[in-house]
Amino acid sequence: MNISLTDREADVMQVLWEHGPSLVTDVRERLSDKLAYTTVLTVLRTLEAKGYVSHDEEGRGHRYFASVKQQAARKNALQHLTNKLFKGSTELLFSHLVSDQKLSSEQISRMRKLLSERSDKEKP
Amino acid sequence: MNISLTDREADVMQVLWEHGPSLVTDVRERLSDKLAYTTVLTVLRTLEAKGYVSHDEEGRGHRYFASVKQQAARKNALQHLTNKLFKGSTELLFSHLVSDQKLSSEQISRMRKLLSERSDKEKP
DNA sequence: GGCAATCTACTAAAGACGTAGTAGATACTA
DNA sequence: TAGTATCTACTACGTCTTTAGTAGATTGCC
Repeated sequence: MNISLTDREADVMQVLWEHGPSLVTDVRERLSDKLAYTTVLTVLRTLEAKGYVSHDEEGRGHRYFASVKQQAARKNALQHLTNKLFKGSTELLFSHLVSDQKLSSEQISRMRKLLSERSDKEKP
Repeated sequence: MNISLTDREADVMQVLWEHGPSLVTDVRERLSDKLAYTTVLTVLRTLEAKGYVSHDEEGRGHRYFASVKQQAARKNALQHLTNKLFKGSTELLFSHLVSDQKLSSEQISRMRKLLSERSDKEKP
């Protein structure tokens, strides 16, 4: 499934991923931008139409929950970005990350550790 | 400057970054999707309105060129993605890259090399 | 039971996106 | 010089995004 989120949709999905099934009010409160109740509802309904969230009935209201995994959304978004701006090369993106982003030496060593774990797995 | 490109705009910028100042026809030919001449022109004019490209007159036509650096656009886009889907954490994005993307062991070793060069620079 | 609060459903409207056509100017060609 | 090709400028239009209001149903309180 191809997951493509607009900015606002991503905000809302973030809340659902982080806090699990939520009522409209819950989502609304957790968004950093203050939006009208109905606005949040509209976004949720759009997401549902796209198949990224579902809901259960709860009393009078609906409890919405993500029906796609955060990991999948991240993967899609990264893939998309890689294709659009990094010629499809994960490595190119990576090297940009390393050379252009301000990274502390702690971050770098943690990243090195991650990589060495990974390559241990590759050739056991 | 905050650079934000739509998908199609990114396609066009890619051409300009890769091939330098170009006529509309040039850009058009290098795009993988075949669009009408006027469509390409429209995109270029939009980009110019946004301040991402400029043009010189050349004969009857215009020669368009990028006026923002590819690096800057990449940085912006990565930043944006990091904020929207990775809680603002470059490290989180990185770990996703390492664990979820299919990477060959060659890629991994090249990435390790990049990182060690970088950490050599950090603590000389 | 009646009034206020709270929900969803539906509608709206402005702006961005993506694509492209028409008009009018300019240059090339036979 | 008349016709054709090639450019830009302007306009258009359907779709998506973002935000939110109104209507109508339901529930809870007094």
